[in-house]
Amino acid sequence: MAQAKRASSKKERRQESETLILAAAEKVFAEAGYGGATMQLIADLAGLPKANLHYYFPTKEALYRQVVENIFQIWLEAADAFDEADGPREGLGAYIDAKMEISRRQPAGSKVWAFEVMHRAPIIQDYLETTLMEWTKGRAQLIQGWIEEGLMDPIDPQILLNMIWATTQHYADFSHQIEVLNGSEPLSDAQWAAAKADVKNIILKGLGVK
Amino acid sequence: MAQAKRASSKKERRQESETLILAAAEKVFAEAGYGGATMQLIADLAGLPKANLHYYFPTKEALYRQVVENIFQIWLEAADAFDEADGPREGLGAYIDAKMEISRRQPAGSKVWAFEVMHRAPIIQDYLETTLMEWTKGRAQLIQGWIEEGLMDPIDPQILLNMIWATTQHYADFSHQIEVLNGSEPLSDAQWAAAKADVKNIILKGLGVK
DNA sequence: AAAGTTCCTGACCATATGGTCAAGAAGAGG
DNA sequence: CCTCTTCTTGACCATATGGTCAGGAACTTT
Repeated sequence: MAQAKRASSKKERRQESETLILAAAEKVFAEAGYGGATMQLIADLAGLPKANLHYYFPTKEALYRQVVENIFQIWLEAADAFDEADGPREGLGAYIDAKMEISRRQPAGSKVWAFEVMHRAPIIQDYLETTLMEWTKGRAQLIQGWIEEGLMDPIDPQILLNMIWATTQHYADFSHQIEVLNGSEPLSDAQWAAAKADVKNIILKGLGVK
Repeated sequence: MAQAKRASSKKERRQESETLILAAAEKVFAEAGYGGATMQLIADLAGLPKANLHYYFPTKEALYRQVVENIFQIWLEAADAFDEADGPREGLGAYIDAKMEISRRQPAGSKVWAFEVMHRAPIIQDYLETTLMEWTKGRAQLIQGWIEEGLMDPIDPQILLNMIWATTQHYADFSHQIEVLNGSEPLSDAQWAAAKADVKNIILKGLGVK
């Protein structure tokens, strides 16, 4: 009894704190990179004393690793779009939509991912070599299948994936540049919709998707 | 007389030293970001004592600024491809080629640019707002002209430019990921050629370029 | 309510880093 | 040769940072 002092059990509070810290960390890592981020900055943003961060995450690197792993998960989930489709128009279209949506809603995560890969992936190298590699091979085969069915032009699937990743993630990673060139205004709903549609149309048409 | 002790006058040596330092700095900033880079690392890579860097560049920030400005210059020079063309196939095609070539030959520079923009451009914000903005407006008009001449589909020029930047720079910024997915091998000449051609073809076809 | 466990935090420490400086080396000019 | 300027560099400093720790608060269990 007497468990409802506030609204949360110990486990729930632990979860909350970890989530809070991870969110702050994601932001700070995205804005400053691993080297530029400081535990103090993350602590301030989370509204906790620095020592508390070290209670939940023993080292800066452990915290960073967790952030990157979380992002990678989201990254992979966008792939569902692929599997449930039976043709390139639907499959690639949905995947592009999903990735654009991630760029819009989780730009910080995308930036951390970009930082990490640019660093030559010191933390998640193993993920690249295993999970990402397998994922990519699977989708490449799928695309290859579509090509052989004559549903789209014969394009190296890897080059296509690079293009989709590049284009969609650009809207997160280079959001600052995009905003400046938009008159220092964030993209409006309409602009996001237009970007999404145009990107999708150009790529699908460029692939000769039937 | 007696000026040819080695092969270089004082001014020439100064130039050499600065170039040497800038090259080392570009690499280190690209690999570690601004925060992660240290003057010591740069000095070691350049083969000079740290104090000597501070003779040529008073602060880390000044050195970084110079690196970024140099990159920006190269960036702009690729735009020549645009001006000398009289249609989208030639103009956009040459621009894509030029940007792909930069990604291949100067990946470090591209990465530093990406870092800087992701940081919300603390150093070169003014460049974004002036030079880049004007450059972009000019090319957007050019593209708009092509559209009105019926040489390509009506696409928001800014979205097109974003797509070209994203796709071409991806090959520099995410070179590590690309290599890992290529079996941990750098792209061969043939693979680069294929990527260049495919990227160009997909985009031009996607734009409905006549 | 006592005992046990988990959580929180201010104060502290060792280290690394950007930057300084003074003293000298190396050329240039006369 | 002598002087003046430009370069070079080892040693040094102030600061910031990641990380530690001991003691206490808060919650849980018996």
